Amino acid sequence: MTSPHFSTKDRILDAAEALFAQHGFAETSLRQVTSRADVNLAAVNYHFGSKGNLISEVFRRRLDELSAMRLEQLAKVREHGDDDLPGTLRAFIEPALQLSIDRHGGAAFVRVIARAYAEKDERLRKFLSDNYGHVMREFAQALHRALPDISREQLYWRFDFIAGALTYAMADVGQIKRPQGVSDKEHVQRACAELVGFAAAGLSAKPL
Amino acid sequence: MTSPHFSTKDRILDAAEALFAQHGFAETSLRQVTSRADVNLAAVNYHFGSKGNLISEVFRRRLDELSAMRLEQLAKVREHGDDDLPGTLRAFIEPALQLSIDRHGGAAFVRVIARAYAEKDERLRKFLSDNYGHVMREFAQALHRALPDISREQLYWRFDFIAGALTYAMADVGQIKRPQGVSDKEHVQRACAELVGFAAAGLSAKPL
DNA sequence: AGGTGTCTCAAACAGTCGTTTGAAATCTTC
DNA sequence: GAAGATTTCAAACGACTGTTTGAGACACCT
Repeated sequence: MTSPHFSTKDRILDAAEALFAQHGFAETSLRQVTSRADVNLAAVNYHFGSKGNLISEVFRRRLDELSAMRLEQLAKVREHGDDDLPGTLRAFIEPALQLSIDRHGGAAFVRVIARAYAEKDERLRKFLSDNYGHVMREFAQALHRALPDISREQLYWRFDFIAGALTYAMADVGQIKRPQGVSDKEHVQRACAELVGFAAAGLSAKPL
Repeated sequence: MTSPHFSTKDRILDAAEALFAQHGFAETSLRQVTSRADVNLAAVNYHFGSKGNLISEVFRRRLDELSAMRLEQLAKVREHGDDDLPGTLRAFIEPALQLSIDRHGGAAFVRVIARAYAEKDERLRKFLSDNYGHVMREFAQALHRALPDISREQLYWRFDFIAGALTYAMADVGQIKRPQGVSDKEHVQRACAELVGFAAAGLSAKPL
């Protein structure tokens, strides 16, 4: 099922990612994972210690790269000033959607993220908040600088709305809504452009 | 745990709703449900046939009411013409958020919905699509009438973004983000107003 | 009272789960 | 090539899962 010249650890991660995306965390058994990875059952506990650790590692492997891409793109935007709202939003949105067409099954991981946001599992939330909360804060600050007239409270609401919309879009990209005759790349670019436009307009709405 | 003067069936539904919201579907065992409902384990299969059916019934009990409220409010808005965009959006958003502070643990159900949207379980998706898809189509049409300049394709994207943002907002309302000293009612009204304003601005964005 | 459905109950069923074990196999290093 | 560490393997562990069973309790009707 998975290329055999990768290490056991990587094969497990790949298989787990794909299955978590398709069926969820609790619904995916280690036996499914090891069978798909063509690996012995005990290998999971040998290499990762527990199923929970395996889940965390599936996240870490991709999120480190995603966070780096987001922050890098944000830094590039901010070289040209603080007020490029669409650019700031694109730095947040584009890498996430890009991931869904990247090499090595990023598409699966995108759906894993969408799932994780919804599962209010406390341990998982804590893991994400501890490890990647600073990225969110970075973007919240950048948005605040680009939109100084919006109150902090209102900005949090709207940033939350955008995160929700992005989660939905990520879950759809790479899975459901793509029409026939549209390439992955085009579809992601379309989704990105739509969401950036939508989010920029929503963020710029006059306060009530 | 649950008022004993309700029927066994209702006590099971209440307990299941609360536990599904807190832990998810797969992570909640029937033994947890029946223990919380103070009911014999076999009662679930006697009254509902299977765990899957129980899940469906948890949805049906609330979604029937939610759909009715949404359509009723939409009809009322459309009496005054086709172009009340904030009114149309409020008809979609307000009942969902209202549910979260209603009597009888609607708050729990709101989180159940948020979960269900993320879990891409095929049977659940089909159940929701079969039973409540017409409500979504109704609103898509109403939005199209209020915004005749937006292409149908673009409208679908943006409606999807709004659904995602609403799901996030629903998951937060009744759980996390409410500041101290703010009543349930005020918090829901605030969330509703924020999301309606955000969505209306996003929907009205000029095409690229 | 007797009979008829409806409902509840403790117990068991067969199956799956994550995890552990200890021995084999494989790779490293001297 | 022997010694030692690392990795794989089949098998089993105890715990938990959804579901079924058959007997008992209860309410209602004639």
